[in-house]
Amino acid sequence: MASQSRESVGEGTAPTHGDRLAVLRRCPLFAAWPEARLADLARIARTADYPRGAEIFARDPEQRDIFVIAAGGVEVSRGSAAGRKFVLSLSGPFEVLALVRLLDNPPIRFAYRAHMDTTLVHLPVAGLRAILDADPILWRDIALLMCARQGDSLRLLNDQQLGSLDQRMAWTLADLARIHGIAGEQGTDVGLRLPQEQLGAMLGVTRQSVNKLLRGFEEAGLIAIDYNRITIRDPAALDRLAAQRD
Amino acid sequence: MASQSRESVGEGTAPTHGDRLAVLRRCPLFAAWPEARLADLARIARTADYPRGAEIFARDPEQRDIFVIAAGGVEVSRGSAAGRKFVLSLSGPFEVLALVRLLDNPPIRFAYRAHMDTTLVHLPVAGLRAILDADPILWRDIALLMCARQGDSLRLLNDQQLGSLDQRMAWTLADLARIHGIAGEQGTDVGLRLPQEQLGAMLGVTRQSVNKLLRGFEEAGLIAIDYNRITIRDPAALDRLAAQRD
DNA sequence: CGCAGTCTGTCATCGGGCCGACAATCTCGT
DNA sequence: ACGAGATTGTCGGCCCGATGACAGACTGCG
Repeated sequence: MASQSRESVGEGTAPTHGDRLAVLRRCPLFAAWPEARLADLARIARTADYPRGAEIFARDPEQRDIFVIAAGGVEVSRGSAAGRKFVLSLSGPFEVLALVRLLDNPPIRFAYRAHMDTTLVHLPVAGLRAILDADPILWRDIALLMCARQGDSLRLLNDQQLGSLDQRMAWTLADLARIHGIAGEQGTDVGLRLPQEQLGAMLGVTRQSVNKLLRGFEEAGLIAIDYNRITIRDPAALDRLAAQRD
Repeated sequence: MASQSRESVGEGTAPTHGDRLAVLRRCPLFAAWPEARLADLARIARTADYPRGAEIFARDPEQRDIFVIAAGGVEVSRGSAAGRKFVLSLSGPFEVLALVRLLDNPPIRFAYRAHMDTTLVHLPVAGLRAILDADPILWRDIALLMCARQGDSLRLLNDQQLGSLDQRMAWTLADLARIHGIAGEQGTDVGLRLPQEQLGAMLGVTRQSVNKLLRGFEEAGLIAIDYNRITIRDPAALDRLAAQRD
């Protein structure tokens, strides 16, 4: 039930229509939607809980689902036969995931996995499309969001090609802190206890390289490391490093 | 005027409304749009010719343009201060480019350059948005196209991370042949005379690596190389190699 | 509280791809 | 047709990051 999370739904009881509505209302994507449409969405929505590590599937295997994170976090990744893994992103509350499934046959299929105990609101694609078609101006918000996502992907692609490892690391840390971070006394805690292995899977390098890199950052005073926990000590310097993407 | 291209517009005379309409009609994106909307589009559209190598800017610097390739080809790339370049794609006729500019502030700005003599149909963003808002179901096509593009980007990202260099090369060649290729006696000509340097910029490796790789492919009988010109001799084997992604 | 399993820290070795260099070849404009 | 500029073919040295290995530290479950 993800009850240790800052944002929890249902508080131990079965989630209600109102709970789902409350979650949807907080999504940037639906911010400008009229109440009636949000109610329609909540009507087709279904909530589901996932324990940490569980893989996320459509609730009904016959149809595709789009889903919204109500609480917790989701890892979007793709495995390889060679046992390697590429982590595309670690998403947090109120993000809408798997929008590419609006297409009948998406060109590539990523795996979604609960990165901690997580509650999701599932929206069946068929129902969502019906709502959109009934009030088609809403498609605009989808289109613009997809433009923004595309921009993000292109930036990532660009960084992978042109950026140095340091820069990508700096950028990734700043990004994680922005999504999951918790500001504290000594700086911003990145907020996730992620294994260096996982950081490596985001950057496309091995655990060992991540280790050396992080220690370098620590020595330079950019971050503090406490076993699994990374705290950003000098956000300005980190941003400066990341911004040298040329 | 791109008159040597297979698809040319205006045939040496100033392009007319009808010419622009003919181009738009052939874009997959606009395939299902009603005639009246296409006419609206053609009305706000402006045609421009670019000689090979020219950089593409908005016709009116005050506003952003989306554009459609009427004839020729466009390189989408991003340079780095270090003098390196990342080529995202080489697009061909009837592709719609720069859709990200529908956003007010796109997160990253790519450069567009005529890869050969090229004719473009420019669509000012403001006008396009007005047309879309007037008949909002059209936003759906934009949204779905952006989903598809996003899927393409994600696949590229995935390949960069998990694929070997051979695989990426095979995939890139097959892709280029699909867009620009010309079937011939001995196989499919990739259709572009692209320097190995440029191939390198798409794969994220140096010219020298591309060279060695291509010779390897040639020795294996996958392709034939005639200076600048690559012909695919064994498309099945190439696809097989590319499909071993992961 | 203790143990199993996970995660970190670190090293030596290895290899793929980068860098710099240079000659040979091809293309295109004049 | 010819010459300048672009492109290819190729080599040796070098460096970053991958690999495999192992000890130590931490966590969480029973």
